[in-house]
Amino acid sequence: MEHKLSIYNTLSRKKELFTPLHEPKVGMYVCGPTVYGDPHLGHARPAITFDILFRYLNYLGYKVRYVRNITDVGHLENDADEGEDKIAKKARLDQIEPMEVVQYYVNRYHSAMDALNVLPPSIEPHASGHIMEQIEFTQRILDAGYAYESEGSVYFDVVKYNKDYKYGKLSGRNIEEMLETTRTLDGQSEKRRSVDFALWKKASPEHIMRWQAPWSMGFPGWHMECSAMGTKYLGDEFDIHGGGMDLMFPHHECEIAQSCAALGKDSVRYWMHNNMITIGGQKMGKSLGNFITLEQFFTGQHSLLSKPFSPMTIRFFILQAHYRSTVDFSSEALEASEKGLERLMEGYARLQKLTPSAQSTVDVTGLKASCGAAMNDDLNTPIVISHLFDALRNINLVYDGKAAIAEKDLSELKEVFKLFMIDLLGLKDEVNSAEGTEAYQKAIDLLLNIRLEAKKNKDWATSDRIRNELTAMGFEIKDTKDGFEWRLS
RNA sequence: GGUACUUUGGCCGAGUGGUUAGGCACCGGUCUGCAAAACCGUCUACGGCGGUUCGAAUCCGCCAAGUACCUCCA
Repeated sequence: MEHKLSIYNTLSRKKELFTPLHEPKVGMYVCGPTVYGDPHLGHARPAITFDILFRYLNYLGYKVRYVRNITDVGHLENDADEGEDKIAKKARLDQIEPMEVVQYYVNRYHSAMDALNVLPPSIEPHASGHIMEQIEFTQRILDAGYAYESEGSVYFDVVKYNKDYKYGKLSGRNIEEMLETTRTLDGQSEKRRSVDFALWKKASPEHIMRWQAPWSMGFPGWHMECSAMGTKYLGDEFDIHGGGMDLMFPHHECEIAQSCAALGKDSVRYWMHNNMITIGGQKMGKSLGNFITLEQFFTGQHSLLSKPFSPMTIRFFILQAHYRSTVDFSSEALEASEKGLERLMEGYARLQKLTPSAQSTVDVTGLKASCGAAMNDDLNTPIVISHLFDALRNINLVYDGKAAIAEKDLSELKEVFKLFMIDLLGLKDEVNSAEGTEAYQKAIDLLLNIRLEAKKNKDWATSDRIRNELTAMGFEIKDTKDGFEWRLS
């Protein structure tokens, strides 16, 4: 595959040229949601980030298998080994089956992702559907000697592992320091050391989500699902593993440890992490209670939102920042994105209507290459967008008759917009001017033609009345040099 | 306390050792019957203090402020 895509590898802390293990195949695993609550803005970030990567790799010609899991078991609250299972708790509170909770929120997640134009992954495995694989993976770690059984639970022996491998290489953590800084255990714990983590947990009597394993009736630890499912579908070694930065430790660190312990090597070649979305400079998160759900964005039903924001506005907003930067949410910033996107989309529609001239007075050379270079530079979507805005100016100039464009340049512009804006950034036009029936559209045209006549007769009262009342109904009326344009905004 | 990161113009946000990022807002202009849209122009910044350099916002050091992770979080 001929390309120069570089991606930032968290493991090496630098950008690396991407080369897949088994060209032309690419295996990519991304941590999906724990389905016990409505998807919020934070969930949109990794979904969109890795959607861009998925689309781009496909465009480059790779055959990508994209696995994004659904965590529906084993994710505990509070201390990683003590709290109640998040799904089970929600089920208990709502007095429904855990799988009802799971299904409900999976559905909600899917419809939100669909609205955001996030392509579905190739495989979306549920942790609860891969208990056997997780038991087997745990057994392999036990067999390798890096785990121990205690009271029916199985724990990963971090200290022993650290002697043979290095624990903490992803997050840059030092295990000696961790052992010093963590408080001593109260003596009743089943764990030998506080840094050890659960691979399998024995279920307490009231714990409803449980399966039979050699060690006990219980459930898998949170980190186990990704190791088990990732390697099941992508092989013992695969190309890319992504997720939010907040998962780097302990989740991804533990995954690395599990894989190395069981397989003798790290499964993942490129670790990629998207940064957080902040609100007032603080991370937007479930635990802080300052998150805004995607549905609230779409409906505008939240005290921090001045108005509803469409899914594409959210997507564009996220893409206007680089995925490794934090992005600070505010209603004001979203409004700015909304306007910019609207202009870009309108330009795209105008582009389709331009007529070529014999020669160009605008310069569009290198546009495609610039956009491609930006994508290759660790998916620099803000730069791609800035190039699109530069091109937009040319489109508008031609549209206004202030510049001319040759056939060749016009088709390049069309190709670039289609490729980068629509196919790769995944932006789509949400304004549906073709809305309604033909008769309805003709009726609006009729009204505006009457206005046009009124204008010719300098009957400003009639002209303004039609325009103002249509505007009040939510139509957007634009005069052009020889007519008008309208749309329902 | 430990580790890491961040600090860019009114706001959001890229980026590079020397060249206008881009968007939004504002202001002025062109266009328009008036608007809207569009175009042109204006504003043109890089936390503070030192250092390296012909030249640093970009590299180094110190300081300040903030954030994240070290518990569950995308």
